[in-house]
Amino acid sequence: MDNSIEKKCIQFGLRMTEQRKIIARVLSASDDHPDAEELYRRTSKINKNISLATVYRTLKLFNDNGILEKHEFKDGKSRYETIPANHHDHLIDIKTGSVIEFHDEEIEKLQERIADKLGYNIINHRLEIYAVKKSDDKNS
Amino acid sequence: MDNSIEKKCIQFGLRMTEQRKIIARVLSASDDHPDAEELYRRTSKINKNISLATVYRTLKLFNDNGILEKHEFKDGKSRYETIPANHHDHLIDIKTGSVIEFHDEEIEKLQERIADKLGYNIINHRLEIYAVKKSDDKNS
DNA sequence: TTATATGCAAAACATTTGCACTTGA
DNA sequence: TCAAGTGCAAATGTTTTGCATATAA
Repeated sequence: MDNSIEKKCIQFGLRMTEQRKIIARVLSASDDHPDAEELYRRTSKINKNISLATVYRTLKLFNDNGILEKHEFKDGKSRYETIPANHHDHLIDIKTGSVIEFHDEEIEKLQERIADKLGYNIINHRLEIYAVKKSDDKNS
Repeated sequence: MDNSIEKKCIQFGLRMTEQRKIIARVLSASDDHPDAEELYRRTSKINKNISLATVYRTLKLFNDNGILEKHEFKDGKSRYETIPANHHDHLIDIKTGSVIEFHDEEIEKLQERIADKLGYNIINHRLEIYAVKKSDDKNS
């Protein structure tokens, strides 16, 4: 529950305003994938002096500096999480919206090989599996 | 350059209006990944009596009936293509925006295995590789 | 001090929708 | 005929931005 985001901000020489500190803190404390509105709700509980515009501006700033990861799952709004220690992809439960993280080294390597064969270097990638629980499957 | 989309529409009992025929024709004739605005531009050249709203409504209809594939790459707008004979994923050249299709059976199987291990059945998935040409890489 | 960040409200952008009119089967 | 589709313009939902004010360094 530390605030490694704030450390990174300082590293990058970003001005540490009250708002940015709080947004960094809330993000560090989140182990889910909140959207901007949800982050706004969480930060507002700590300090009323944060506008939704600032949340958006800060998320963009953090994203541009590689301080967080932005995801766009198929629900129309962007979701955010701290840069994970180890890269992972996502499986989204389309009934509940909950997100499971997974990592598969073999898939990573295969992607590298594919890009390489096509003459490309990977900048980033996105692998999302949309699925339903096996037990939910029958009564759908 | 046939119009297999129109055939599918008839199969599904969808009313074949002038507008839908043209949109189906344009989609069938496209071998890229146009967005709604671009499709509107292309259909307008054939018939002025097509509104952007109808393009959106028709794309949604076709998508809901599994007549086309909708993609949401990281450029903020949805892109469409006919259902391909064989499933493929996409590599997006982030300098030019051009899209290369690829397929890897091993990656497909690995995803199945992962979902299975987590207790899920895959409904669909999305794998996008964002990359730059090796030759472009130095002067960036 | 002063460049940078903020709050607010308005704008932007892709997409959807209400309504009166038109059309396919 | 008439349920279903259309054009238009207005509404939507998320994200961005202009501007006057506030603040970090």
